[in-house]
Amino acid sequence: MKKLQHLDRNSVVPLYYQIQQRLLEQIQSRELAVGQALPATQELAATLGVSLMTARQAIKSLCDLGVLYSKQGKGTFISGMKLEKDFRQVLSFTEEMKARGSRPGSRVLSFGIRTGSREVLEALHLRPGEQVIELRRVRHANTLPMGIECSSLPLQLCPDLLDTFDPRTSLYRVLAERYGIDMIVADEVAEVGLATRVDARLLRISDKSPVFLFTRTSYVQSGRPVEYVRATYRGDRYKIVNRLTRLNRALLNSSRPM
Amino acid sequence: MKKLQHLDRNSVVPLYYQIQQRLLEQIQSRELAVGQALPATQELAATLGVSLMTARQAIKSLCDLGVLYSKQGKGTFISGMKLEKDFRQVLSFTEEMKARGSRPGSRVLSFGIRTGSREVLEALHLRPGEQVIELRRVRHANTLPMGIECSSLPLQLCPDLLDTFDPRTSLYRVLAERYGIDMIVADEVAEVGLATRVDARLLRISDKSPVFLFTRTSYVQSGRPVEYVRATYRGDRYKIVNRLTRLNRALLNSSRPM
DNA sequence: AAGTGGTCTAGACCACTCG
DNA sequence: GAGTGGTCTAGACCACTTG
Repeated sequence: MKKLQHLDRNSVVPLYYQIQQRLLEQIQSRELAVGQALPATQELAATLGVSLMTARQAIKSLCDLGVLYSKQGKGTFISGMKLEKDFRQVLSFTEEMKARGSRPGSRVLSFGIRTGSREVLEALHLRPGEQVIELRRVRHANTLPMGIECSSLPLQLCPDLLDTFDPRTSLYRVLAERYGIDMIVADEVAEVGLATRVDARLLRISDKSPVFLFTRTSYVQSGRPVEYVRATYRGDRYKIVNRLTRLNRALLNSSRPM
Repeated sequence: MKKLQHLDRNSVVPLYYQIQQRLLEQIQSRELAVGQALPATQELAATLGVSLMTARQAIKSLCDLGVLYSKQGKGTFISGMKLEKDFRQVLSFTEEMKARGSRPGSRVLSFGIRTGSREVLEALHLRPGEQVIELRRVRHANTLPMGIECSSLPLQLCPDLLDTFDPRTSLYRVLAERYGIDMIVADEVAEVGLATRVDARLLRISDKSPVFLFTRTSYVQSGRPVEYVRATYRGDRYKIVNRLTRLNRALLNSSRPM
């Protein structure tokens, strides 16, 4: 049995968030088992000394995460869904490799300003002739080449990036810290192909090896695109791990909440 | 200007959902433009004649969808994020092909009961020796072969599926309608490879063409795995379209809501 | 009928942003 | 200081499930 700590009502941390975290701890420590029913929302609220709505808010957020699920009239239950952190997200290469337990590295091929190609301009919603900052790198994991990436960013977005950014460090960190640019969503297209001679040499694989071909556009919260990436990744050392969900019901036709 | 319909307080449709749908329509019809600020929550609530919490609930749900975003002290704004329906979700092949505008079809290679391999049993959380229903199909889009899929389901979950299911129809629909099984989340691993001779013949591609190799495990709400799929898809006619998000902050370390 | 989650109210106070 | 979103309350009523 665990002694319940009281909630801190003077904290800047919202009550519902404290409750959410406490439940999460209890679930992750197996104190609450998979399939088990949570106390009724009213009981939980009474125990914690908070309002019903506040307790519901905490539960709702965990339902959205897939940790819990509620059935009207029955109760709220612990889901057996794994909540791993290694599903594909908007991550910098640096973050992704660390999450996979590898040591990231890069070799810069080129870094400069150029006029965007039609493909790049379209993806970034720029006008014809506008300039972009282009950064081409070979990405390494534990000193082995993993892929080739070519990032393009609107020049107007970060006009002095060329001076302030050391291209061997994390681009995403500089964008976030210096320019306040947080990419929170990205659209990615993955295709398969065969390595070209140039790519094969850079990746140290044999000619015509199967590779992943990525195009990725990243957006900030307002929906404005801020980065367009074309990448080629080794097929023998890279895989895509995805969590797919059934959503979007809100959008079309006559669906209603359950 | 559009005449605002009143909310229907006698409807079984929740008020917040009516509000959400109305906002969504106004956004999709460009009546509310990208970047524009929504009326203040209080104003919106007053206009609609609902409580503040109710209006907030509608706005919150649209923020979660990425349609809106709120900044404390500033306002709530229309995001330019596209809300397309063709991002990768938990979809049956049938649904996916229709969403892509193709006519789906299948050719059944085999359909029967067998003892699960170690790989299948592990994915489905079954005990050694347990039996599964296995369905192998060639998937077509507009009569052209797209991929080969091998689905395995726990026999205990749908013991009479072999009798009740016509393997040329939609597996997902039968599972949902007859057994109440709704797969709402799936974990998928995608790799690249070269087509084997057998697969190449079935897919009508040349030997050693690059292909996608998928393994996918689908789960119901409780977190119980109910389907394991191994699939090989043509690299020249298939691509993965993904929307990645930056989430999971709730899980680790000291993060807090913004 | 009792117990559950889902929706809703009419307020309150706080934190943040901007002029 | 005025306006905004974020949190919270103490109730109410409803819909659904189970015995």
